[in-house]
Amino acid sequence: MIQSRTHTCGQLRIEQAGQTVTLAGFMENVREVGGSLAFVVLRDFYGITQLVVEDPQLLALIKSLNKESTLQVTGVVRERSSKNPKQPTGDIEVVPSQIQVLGRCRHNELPFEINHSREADETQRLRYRYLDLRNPAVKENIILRCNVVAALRKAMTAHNFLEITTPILTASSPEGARDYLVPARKHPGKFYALPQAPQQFKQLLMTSGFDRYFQIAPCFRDEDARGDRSPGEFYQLDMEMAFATQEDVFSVIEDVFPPIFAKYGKYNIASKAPFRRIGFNEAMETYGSDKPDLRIDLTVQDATDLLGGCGFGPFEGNVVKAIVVTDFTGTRKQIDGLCTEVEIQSGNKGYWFRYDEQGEIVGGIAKFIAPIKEEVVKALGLVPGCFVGLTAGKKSAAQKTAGVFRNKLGAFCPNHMDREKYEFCWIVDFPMYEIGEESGQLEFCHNPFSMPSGGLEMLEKAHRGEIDPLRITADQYDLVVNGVELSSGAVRNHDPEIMIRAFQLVGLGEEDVKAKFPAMYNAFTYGAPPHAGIAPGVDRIVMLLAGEESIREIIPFPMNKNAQDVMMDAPGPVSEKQLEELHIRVDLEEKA
RNA sequence: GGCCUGGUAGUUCAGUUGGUUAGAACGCUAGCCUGUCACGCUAGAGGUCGUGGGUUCGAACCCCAUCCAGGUCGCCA
Repeated sequence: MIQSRTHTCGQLRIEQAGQTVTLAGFMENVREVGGSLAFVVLRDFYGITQLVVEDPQLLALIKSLNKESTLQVTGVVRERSSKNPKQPTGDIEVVPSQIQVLGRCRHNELPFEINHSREADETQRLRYRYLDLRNPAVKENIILRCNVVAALRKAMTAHNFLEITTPILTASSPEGARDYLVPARKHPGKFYALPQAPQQFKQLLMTSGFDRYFQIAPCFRDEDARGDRSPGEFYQLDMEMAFATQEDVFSVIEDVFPPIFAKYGKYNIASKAPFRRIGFNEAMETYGSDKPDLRIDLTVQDATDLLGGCGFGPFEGNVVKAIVVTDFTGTRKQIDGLCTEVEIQSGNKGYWFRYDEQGEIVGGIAKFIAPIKEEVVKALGLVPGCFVGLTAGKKSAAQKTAGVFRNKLGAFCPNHMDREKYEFCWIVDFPMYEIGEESGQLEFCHNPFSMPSGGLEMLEKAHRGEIDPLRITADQYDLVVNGVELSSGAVRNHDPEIMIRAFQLVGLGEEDVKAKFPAMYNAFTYGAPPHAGIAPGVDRIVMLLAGEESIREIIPFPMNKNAQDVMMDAPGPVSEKQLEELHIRVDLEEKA
């Protein structure tokens, strides 16, 4: 049987030469040199150690094994005659006197090579995730995740937040994303739902008198995946503070995050407190996005008055946005490539011209710009060597397309983007209401839990028609890092009366509030503290810190894009008996 | 659900205008090699070219359908 290890595979140094040690690990590689000598690479969680097998019997044993078998080895540490400075244990090797096979690998061909698993087909990686994770480079991201979560817990605890767990089986919420439902055996025809977020529970904790709550909270939403969004489940650093303002939340986050980003991040520079605050409207106007990447120094200018009448068809009667890029060196082909990417991603065309080194308007839609050159140069502040990216459309389309263009230009021009840092900002003053695209009616813009800025007074003014409800903002904020939205948060609406008035503006009433959020509404009628919170996504934080493009790289056992676990084979069918107990009959419609 | 890209050996990929026996690297098997460390050298095994249909004397290649994967948009209060 297995004995205790005396050392790990990453531990031995020249100082241990002469000692007898016991190691255990995976047989990563065997290099046979001559008929009577083999070098074996033994790998465990901590590192690799070279074994030298000279004993004919042990050599025969090694040769009979497949790679990735697990071994326990006892032997003497010896100084290498040819050292390997690239390895921490490269000065020594272990000469085994005893080798015990702990777990034989029955496969002489693996689904992929362990050390190159990142290049393998993703389905294969996920199906054999336990092999994929043997790759130190893959494992490293999971270790990072553990360290970051531990650091977040430590920092939150140091700020006097209590970690409180909330139910996983709860009630379906009428707002938000699609729920995951769980049939209730004891209540035929009824369902639990997995929480989309512990939103209502944390607000109820505030109402219960807890002052500072946090949780590394599992959240479940049945929505399609994205590169930066895993399907089904994800984790948030969920937090809430009683008797707190927006400023109180900001100062906690500004204290907790930068040191963790600087310590664990791929880049070790992070914004210092206070983070920049950008109003929602300003963000859309200046960056064409509500999640601007502030590492890019380019901004969007309005050119509607300047170019709307220049004669270029697509600008006619539309809002026009311009992005001026100084010292631009891209080729015609590269510009076309950028415009194509803009169109693919935004669904709208990007246009351009250049103000070249000789001070001439050239390229793209130059024909329409040249006649009003002086005016354009002055208004946009052009200097020779400029590129000007242009977008047009209804206001929001022109803004968003410009935002995409800005990101592409930033990525293309190293002189306009300093990648190697974490740039935080707060987006504030979100509108409370919007006109729904489908309904054409006034709707909540984000969520009805937020406190309207100005409270009851502003709502009453809107009800009396003194102000446009579209101009009411909410005490709501987004935390953005490097163009990634890490989180939304808000000062919550803790006052039943304000809640009802807020709902009435969108044509709902007291009954709707009570029906949708019965527990919270009732709780608030017993005297609730004003409270505020936020819930940054842990997966996205780790992604940013690891510098990974895919969320799956930082999740131990991720599902694929179609919300399947191909390793465990979930979702899968269940037995008739299980369905019967749950009072469920499966009725699949024939595919048309 | 829409759009884009891809699917060829265990793995990663190449495959010209439609034309002989579909190639390479890594891995695997065997042999050689006494200091390797991405060990090296020699030989070998390994393929329903995602699936189904069509065009053609002839299809990995062209057409249609379909499945799968990744990206992207919708969606994600």
